[in-house]
Amino acid sequence: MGSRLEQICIERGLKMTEQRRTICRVLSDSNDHPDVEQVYRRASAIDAKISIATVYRTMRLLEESNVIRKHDFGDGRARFEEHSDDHHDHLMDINSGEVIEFTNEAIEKLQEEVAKKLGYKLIGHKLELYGVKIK
Amino acid sequence: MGSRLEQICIERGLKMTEQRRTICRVLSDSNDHPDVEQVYRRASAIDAKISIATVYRTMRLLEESNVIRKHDFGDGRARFEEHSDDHHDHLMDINSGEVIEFTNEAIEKLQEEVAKKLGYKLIGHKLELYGVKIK
DNA sequence: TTATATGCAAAGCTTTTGCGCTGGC
DNA sequence: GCCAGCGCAAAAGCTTTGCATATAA
Repeated sequence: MGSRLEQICIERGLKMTEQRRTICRVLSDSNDHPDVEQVYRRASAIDAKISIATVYRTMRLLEESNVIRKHDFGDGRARFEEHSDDHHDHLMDINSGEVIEFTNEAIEKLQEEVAKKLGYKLIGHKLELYGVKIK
Repeated sequence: MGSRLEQICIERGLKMTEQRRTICRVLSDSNDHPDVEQVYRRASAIDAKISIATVYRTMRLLEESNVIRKHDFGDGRARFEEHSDDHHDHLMDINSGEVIEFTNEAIEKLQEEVAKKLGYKLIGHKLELYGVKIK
């Protein structure tokens, strides 16, 4: 049967192909934040015939459909994760590179206030914290 | 006489060439967050012979020397500003690409609280807002 | 003088796209 | 059957780099 993400795609009314099903399965099975190359490699292990152009096109489709979320961690390529209902930001351990997800409603509210005060409607934001573990 | 940024470069012990002086002057005169292409065009107006490769190389040098700061606002190219002591974050107009600087103490405080709650000491952060102008 | 910087053009990397063919629905 | 999706390869956009020449210290 289909993966969790495949179900979401169907709910969103997306046309499902074998390649899209493969990519959804790969993403459902991933617990990290893979880039396109990694998704492509993992998908190739299931379907050796898949094209990287299809991976790019599908990642874009899934992102536009809010099935996945795209991140730019500054290393030159996009990285992705499943789109969860709760919005979360990231805290990076600058020693280990580990990424921790967190949510904070108060910060979100303040961001909107800041934007409004400057005459803008907030469309999106990027918040990354960098820290070291307290022993 | 030299530009403000040129003085800083000299203090940092950087070898100064005519091209680097030109780029420093351009950056000193810029109040926005230009990308390499813009710096190149502005520099070309002063020295038509300058190469974009030199601009790229110089921007990297200046960034590594903490003379300027590099930003990635997610539009695929790097943008730069003078490295100032006061910390500020950015709001980007997703229609015009214009970047507005702001500071917000309350958000900074909350970020520290979040990090602490997760067992981390906050070392740095990156906050970017994306919005559209309210008419 | 001599190492370093520059200019030019080529190449690298990620991502997108044109086009003819395949395959969902 | 038809239109959307796919694979392939070419190209686009930003950035880096190899090499011969020019220049700062």
